[in-house]
Amino acid sequence: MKPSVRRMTLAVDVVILSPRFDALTVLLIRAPTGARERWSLPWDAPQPAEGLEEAAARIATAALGTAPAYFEQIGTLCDGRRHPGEADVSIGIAVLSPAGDEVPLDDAEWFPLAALPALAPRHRTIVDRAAAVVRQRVDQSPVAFRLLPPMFTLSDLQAVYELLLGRRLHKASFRRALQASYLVEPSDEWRSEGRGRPAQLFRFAPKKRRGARRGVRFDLFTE
Amino acid sequence: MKPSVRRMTLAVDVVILSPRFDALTVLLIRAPTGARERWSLPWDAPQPAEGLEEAAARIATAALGTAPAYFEQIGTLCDGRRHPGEADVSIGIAVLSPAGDEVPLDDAEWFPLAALPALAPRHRTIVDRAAAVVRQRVDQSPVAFRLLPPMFTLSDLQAVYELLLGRRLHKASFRRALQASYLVEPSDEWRSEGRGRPAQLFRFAPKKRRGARRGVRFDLFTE
DNA sequence: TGACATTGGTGCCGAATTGTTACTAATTCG
DNA sequence: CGAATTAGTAACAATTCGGCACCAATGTCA
Repeated sequence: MKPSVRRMTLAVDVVILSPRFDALTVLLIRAPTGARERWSLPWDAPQPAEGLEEAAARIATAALGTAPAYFEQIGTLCDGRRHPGEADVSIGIAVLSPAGDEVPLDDAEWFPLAALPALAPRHRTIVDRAAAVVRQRVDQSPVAFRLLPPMFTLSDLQAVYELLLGRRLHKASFRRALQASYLVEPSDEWRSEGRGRPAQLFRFAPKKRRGARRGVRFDLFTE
Repeated sequence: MKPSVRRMTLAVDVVILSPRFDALTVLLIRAPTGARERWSLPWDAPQPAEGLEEAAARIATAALGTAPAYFEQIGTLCDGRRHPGEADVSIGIAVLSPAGDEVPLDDAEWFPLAALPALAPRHRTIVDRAAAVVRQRVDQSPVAFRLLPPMFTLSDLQAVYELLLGRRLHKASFRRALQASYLVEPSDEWRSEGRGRPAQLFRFAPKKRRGARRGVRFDLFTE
């Protein structure tokens, strides 16, 4: 039996994540009146001859006002769950947006992951998977740096890690590990945040790969 | 501007991986005469009301002869590369098949990753991504155990890890880490492999999660 | 002006983990 | 029997880790 392709309706659903209000938040857009839920993820169908990342960039830019810098596929869904546009298949893409004070567009709003409004079931699944995927990649990929502006303090960086990991970290251990990794380089600028000693600003600047071959880790399994 | 779905042709492309001949191998099927390449990944369009994992299971079973036990999505492609069925969008799914001596079906053959025949460009990309994803997940997920039969020796397990990681491991360190993880339980069976001391057989039996909270790791970044 | 609260940053020590070497154990082959 | 081969472990040195204590630089406020 020869395989053959089949026409199905397709949507790209984008989960824009950003650390705001001391929480990991996702950008939702107000749904058109008449929709079953008042909010939804930004989404659209890919245009002809448009790659998935291009589509995600276009959709994210429309919701965010600025072009995002980092994408990650978080899985494709084709289950029975309802999609706002009744798409057969949803391609979920996470976009990491640096913390900042840009206000989102009129129809968009940041919601902490722990306080989401009602969403179409498939969108709810996609948000959950996005958070899980990003959290899982924390120590395999510099996702935390994509959630920060180009210049940041080490306390900022540690705060993002604590958000993603959901637990407190020890300052000295965190910095020692970071130091050993050669991932950041200090700038000669300092930021005074009101009270307390000013903090030095760093930038993400991964140096040459250090052949850090560690042993096998059985203790990081998540399933 | 209200988003809307769009009809596109869709294919599920399955990368069946198994350790054979001391290498990581992938199962390819003979392409119908007239195709531009002689081999291709097993693929088909998802049937109506069929989930992606169901489709992958159906496709893998048709090529493998037996139902596989473990799936992992490895990404969705929608670039310009050519697909054997000219699908607009390809959903890549990896299937891990335990080492064993089943012979594949008539039209299928195992190829080491390092010695693949010519494939349609998109299939080539999918195979590469599957290998990369599986290798990346090695120490976050028990993928190695899915490449082994239910009962295995610790040397078998170490050999799979060495295949996936592409480097030799130290026996004592490997076993110590495994011991500490409570992932395997010994059976009372032993296997004699010809020469040398017989090895005890173990089975994958993850115990209760031990709250092993390790520090942040900056040294596992792969990008 | 000077104590104090607050935040940034580092030194150090004991405990745990890791890489490695070397050893013992059980089997086949000759 | 002894050599070869594979399985499994003990033990040690070096490194890493978590935690604590401490110092540094700034704003606040009496």
